Amino acid sequence: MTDKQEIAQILEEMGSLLELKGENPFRIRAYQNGARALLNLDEELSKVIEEDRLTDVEGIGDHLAKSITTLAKTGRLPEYEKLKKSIPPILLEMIELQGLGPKTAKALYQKLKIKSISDLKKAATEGKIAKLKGFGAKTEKNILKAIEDQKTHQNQYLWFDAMEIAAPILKELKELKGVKQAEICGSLRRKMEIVGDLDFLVGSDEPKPIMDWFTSKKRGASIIAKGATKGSIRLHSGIQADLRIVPTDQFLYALIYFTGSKEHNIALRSLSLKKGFSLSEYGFEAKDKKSVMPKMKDEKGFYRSLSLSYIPPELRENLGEIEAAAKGKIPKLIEEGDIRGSFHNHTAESDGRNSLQQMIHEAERLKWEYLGISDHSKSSVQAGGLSEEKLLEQVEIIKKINRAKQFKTHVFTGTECDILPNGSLDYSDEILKQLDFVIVSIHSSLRQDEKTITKRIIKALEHPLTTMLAHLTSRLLLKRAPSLANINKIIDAAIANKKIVEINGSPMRLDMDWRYWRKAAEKGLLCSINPDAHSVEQLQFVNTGVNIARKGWLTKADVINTLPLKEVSKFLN
DNA sequence: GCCGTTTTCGGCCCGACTGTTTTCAGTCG
Repeated sequence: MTDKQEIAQILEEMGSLLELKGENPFRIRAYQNGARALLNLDEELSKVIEEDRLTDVEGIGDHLAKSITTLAKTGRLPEYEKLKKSIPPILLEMIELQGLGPKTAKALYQKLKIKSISDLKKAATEGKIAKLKGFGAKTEKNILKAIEDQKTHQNQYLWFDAMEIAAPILKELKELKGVKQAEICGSLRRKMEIVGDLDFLVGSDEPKPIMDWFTSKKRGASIIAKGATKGSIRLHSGIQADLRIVPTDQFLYALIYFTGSKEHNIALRSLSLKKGFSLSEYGFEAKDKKSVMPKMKDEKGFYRSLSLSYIPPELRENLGEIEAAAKGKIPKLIEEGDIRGSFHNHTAESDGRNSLQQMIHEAERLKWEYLGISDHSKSSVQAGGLSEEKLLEQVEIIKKINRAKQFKTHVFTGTECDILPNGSLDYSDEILKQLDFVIVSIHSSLRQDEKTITKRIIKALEHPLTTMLAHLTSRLLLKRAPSLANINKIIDAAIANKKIVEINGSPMRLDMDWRYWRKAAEKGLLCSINPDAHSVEQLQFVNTGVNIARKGWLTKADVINTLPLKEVSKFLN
């Protein structure tokens, strides 16, 4: 078992099992931290194990290193199996329910002999739970609600979808009377590709009407919690939204605190403790009377007070940003305005919705200097892949449009050429030669084993006419798992062959994953941020791609489509 | 179970809300 995710999941589960046993909470957290450390590992696990470097990873000590190694080598872990046997499986299921923790789950199991979620539902429906000591009618009702909620909501949402829901709420919040400051926080602000809920923070000295507005009937499908300064609702779309209201003079600290990540905050707190201050969501508190914290007015000032350069929200994952900021080495991240065009866009000739002209027109409106057209190749029958004749016809049309200077935006001719199962390309060299650029990608035989699919992609990267690789793993977030392709080997092959790797900006792809980019770019990998647009509206997906590039520490210099037209043309020749 | 400029033992974040209590335990973020 070399899949990090599988092993991390087992460690995570061990944490939950220990929690049900009533273990030391810090031991539980050690397992959770270990699982997270494993997920964030940007190297191949088997390599780290082979070189005996697991304990170098922060959060993994001797014990966890041994457990991970055993799991990787044998696929089993006796300690885990023993632990699992000692806990009835229903307890694990129960703590997945909102509002139900280990103590409650155990009590229900012991007193009512609950063996399944349907037992639990039955007991609640029959009013048996309310009769237990320490329980009441409300708890019973909440349990039934939690069972329903779990069925209907997966509690995971694409960043783009969540933002579309959050943005108008933020706008309304800002317009409310008494709201001095308002901001989106949490993983949404950190631009994580998947978020679990929406976090809003408001600075105000009269919270009551704001909380009333937030929790009003028309807004939420249901109210999860409502206090004076903290409230949670479930929106009609199923996503949970939290609001926290703080006094205006505490807004800055709360903004830092609720933006997170949790791990980033813990690192900040321990750093400030070293400087003699205890940090919380309400501010700094001097341990001795002598220390005086400098006044600060914004996040830049906040980080400066800890002798750190400013850390943009996207980087706040405790993956090296604190160390970098201490040395003044936070890079100037790429911005939306740096983008001057894009490749990988489709027209109605294959599976796009809009015509070539409509696409160029929109690119012109966006003030792009260039637009690459890359319809599917002939093997992608399901996507209306172009025959050789059709493709060459399109090339002629584009050339004519360019010559006539019909648009201010220059159009590059290209293709999204299938990498066939054996690694060869879907068009002959003779055809590919006539294009300005060639994107290669996989759309079939996605479930090949690691060796085969990695070799297949590398072969395509070695093809002299290949320009860039699109959606490296073919993953569809929340829908389809990534292929088994070995990402690090592909990064190395792309660098060796001077090929570009795409960040696919489609909100459900965002592939290659941001966790690999920092190191890959350091090694010299060049990126293209592409919208993979299938309609004029989707050209804006390039911005979702920029978000991910920022999370991957990329600068303007790492991204090919920040170059002006002249230089890009030179690069493609 | 992890970690170490308070360093191999003893810390490890803590405040808000809910529901059931009548002063607080459990859950969550």
